[in-house]
Amino acid sequence: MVNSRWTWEENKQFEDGLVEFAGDCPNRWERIAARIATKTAAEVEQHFAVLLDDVAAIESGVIELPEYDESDGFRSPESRKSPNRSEKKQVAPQRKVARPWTEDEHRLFLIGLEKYGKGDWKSISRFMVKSRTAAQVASHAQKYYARQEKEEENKKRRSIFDNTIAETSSSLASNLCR
DNA sequence: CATAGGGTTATTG
DNA sequence: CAATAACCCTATG
Repeated sequence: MVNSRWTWEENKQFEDGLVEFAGDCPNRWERIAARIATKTAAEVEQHFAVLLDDVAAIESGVIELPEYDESDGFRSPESRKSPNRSEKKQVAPQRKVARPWTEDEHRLFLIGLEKYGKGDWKSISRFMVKSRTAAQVASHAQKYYARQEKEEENKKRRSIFDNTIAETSSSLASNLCR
């Protein structure tokens, strides 16, 4: 092994690979490793084993994610609004204030996806991302997949606006002198 | 100061 | 229930 350290970028590619090539995918580690220039299939497989160990540790309660205080989950209209303005639509200030996902939560989410499959938000919430409800997990998944699709599109579809001056002028030149 | 991103809530299958 | 749409707040350029 040349370098056993995993950078943030490598980890991200690894996690994306886990999702793209599902658990029963043949040659899984090879294919994931193909996406990570600096890692071999063996290293990927080993990295996954470590991940499972972490999961075991989390599940046995060694690591505890902070459980969010839900009592403070509601927005107070006074908290940030200028008291000056006359009331316009004081409809339902009952919406919960958004709590951004932490990196750890997201990691657990990906592992849960791995273990219970896309769609079983209930199990993922109950056994992996205990700090989030099933609805929150589903919502997170929705955004997660939407974003992935968007990135995929950006890679695939090229607009003419992506052309650089260099490319444009060179092809222009070759087209002009037929 | 508009808007993309990322959350929650409502609606639908 | 899950999937999807609508909605909404906030960070950011």
